[in-house]
Amino acid sequence: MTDDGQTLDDSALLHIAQVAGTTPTLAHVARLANVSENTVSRVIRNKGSIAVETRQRVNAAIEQLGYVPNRAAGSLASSSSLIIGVILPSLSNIVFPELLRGINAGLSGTPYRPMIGVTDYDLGIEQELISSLLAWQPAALITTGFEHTDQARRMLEGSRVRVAELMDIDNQPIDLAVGLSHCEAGRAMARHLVRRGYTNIGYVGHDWIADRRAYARYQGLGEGLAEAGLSLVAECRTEQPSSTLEGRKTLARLLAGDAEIDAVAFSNDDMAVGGFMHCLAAGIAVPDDLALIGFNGLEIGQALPKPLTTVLSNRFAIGKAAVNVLLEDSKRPPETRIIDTGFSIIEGATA
Amino acid sequence: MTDDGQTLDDSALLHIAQVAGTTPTLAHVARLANVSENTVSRVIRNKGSIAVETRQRVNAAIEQLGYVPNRAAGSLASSSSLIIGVILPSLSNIVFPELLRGINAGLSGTPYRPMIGVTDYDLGIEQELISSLLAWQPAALITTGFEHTDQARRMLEGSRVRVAELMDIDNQPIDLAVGLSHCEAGRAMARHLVRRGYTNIGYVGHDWIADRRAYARYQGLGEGLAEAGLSLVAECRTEQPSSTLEGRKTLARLLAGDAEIDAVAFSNDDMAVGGFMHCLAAGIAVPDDLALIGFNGLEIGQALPKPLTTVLSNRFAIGKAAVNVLLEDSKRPPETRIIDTGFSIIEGATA
DNA sequence: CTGTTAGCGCCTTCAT
DNA sequence: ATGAAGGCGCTAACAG
Repeated sequence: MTDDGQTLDDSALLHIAQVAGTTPTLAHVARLANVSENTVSRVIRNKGSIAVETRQRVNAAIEQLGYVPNRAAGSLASSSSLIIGVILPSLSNIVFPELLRGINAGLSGTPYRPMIGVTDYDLGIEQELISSLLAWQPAALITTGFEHTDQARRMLEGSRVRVAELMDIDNQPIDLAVGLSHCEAGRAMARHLVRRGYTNIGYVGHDWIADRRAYARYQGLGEGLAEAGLSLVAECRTEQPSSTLEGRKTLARLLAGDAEIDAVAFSNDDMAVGGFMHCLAAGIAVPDDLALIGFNGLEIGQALPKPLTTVLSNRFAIGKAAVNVLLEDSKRPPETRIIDTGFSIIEGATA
Repeated sequence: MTDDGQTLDDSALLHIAQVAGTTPTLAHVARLANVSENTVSRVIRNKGSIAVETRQRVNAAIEQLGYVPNRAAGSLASSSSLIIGVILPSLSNIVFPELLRGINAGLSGTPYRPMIGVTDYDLGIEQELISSLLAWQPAALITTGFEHTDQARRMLEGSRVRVAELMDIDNQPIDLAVGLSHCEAGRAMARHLVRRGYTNIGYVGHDWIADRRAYARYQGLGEGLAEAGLSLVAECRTEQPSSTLEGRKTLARLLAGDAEIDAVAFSNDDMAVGGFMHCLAAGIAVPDDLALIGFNGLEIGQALPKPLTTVLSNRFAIGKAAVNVLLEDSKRPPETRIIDTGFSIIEGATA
């Protein structure tokens, strides 16, 4: 392709690379900037000290070629990738997208990208996802809760990647836990109702088997009531995942019983909003005939004709805090760490 | 480490690998199974024909070692990864997690994993994300809408990865579009209201600049009304993203005007549910005093005391269909393809 | 501050 | 049906 038929020189190679649509590599940048590949690599990763002039030349070359580093090559060479594995139980429940939003916010502006997996609350699937994500040698793995299969736990402990277990802090984490005490949150719900003078308290819940945190809150609720010498006068649970529709139906079932009830604690806001809808449809005055309290502090609860009384669990903050801590140190520190993002009662108008 | 001090043999190496916690590689599997690495690779990828007996031996070795392929190495060698890049405008609006849920469902059972990015409706950020995701040489890139910066479009067209543009089908895609005609959906909303006998129709909307599809529906709505010789008698829009709270406030603003209104079309269900809340709080009878129609078919709309009349946009199906098509063929086909997942009116009780 | 030398673990191509 | 050789693009030592 050269005019004189001699061996291709560098600029010719470059030219060909561009014309052929071959993605430029470090080597191309290095040639253009007249430095070694290594130096280009250092500039890109901001490692070691580089002469200002050199850095400029390299950056100019990168710009000119539109060079984008090949992440697979980088990962292979360094045996660690810019991937953050994120394992969520579900995407149907809005709290997990919000957690993901926090994670994503913590990652924005960094070269790290989240790679996700969804377990559908199945620990066996979680285990497979852990294995499949570890195959990418991620910088960190984020999951929820402390329940894992034995093998999953071994994989997590054995790998050198950082591990964050989110949402809950009522147990000892492998590496890092970020969340709130659901047991305490349940107690706080009980105390709030007691403080407001309610004594005949019922419970409406969803699937505990999948959602251990909902169960922890239920237990805390019982303990909080016990502090005041009270206990639940009635309870009703669906086997389904939480949803507005299930909340509506399940409250109806609870009220169909013969217990005298003046307040209901719900397993979460989805269920509570559904409960509110039932009250609207059935002509039950809230909170005069029946008080309602939820958990999570979802936006929809605050948009009801009467804002829902609930407990704010800061999902976004949990995700973001986790990422911030994980990125602080790429190696797992000698001691585990627990970050309590807390909760707060939202004093709505329904309890 | 050997008893007799001789050179380490294969099984000793294997032993060391396991004890040292060194992750086993293809080479380890190959030695154990007494075949070449190549053969192991073929077995794993199910490529070429392999003697049954060999395959068994290899699989046994894989099992025994707990071998997990290094994805970075695979990606580098094949210059293509098992990553599906997914770029979403937002995670706050439930429709995008639902889209992601569909994508994830389509990916489950395959070795592909989604790597995500969120643009916040910013085309500049989308461009950066495209570049950053292409650096992983993904098998495909999924994004929403047809609006991209020129450079983003060039990157997408130039790369050989498959590209899906979701949600909308009112334009020509780069490779594949999956979604519905939002213009048609708007028309359908208008026709529904007209059929129901409403003639004084108002509109409540949110940020069109970010949400082009909402604008398309608005236009379709106008066209649908025009077919019946009608036009909007009033409209009110927030500059904010859609939300229940904004829907509530914006309907209040619309009704504060002096137009006679008997039905309101909302830009989506979030806004419509908020509108419903306003009606509840303000004592407006729905649909007798005021009819409401939304768009999306969210669960929350169906849990209202009166189920919301709305248009179902099947986000889950869109995501899943897109993945199915993308995985059918790893190379971009010569012609572009458009898949219409359609929509349907949900005949609720509010219009 | 910069360059040289070896791989990282796998897949592709070509043999056989 | 299987093996051998080479290289993907980058980073990690080590020099200097």
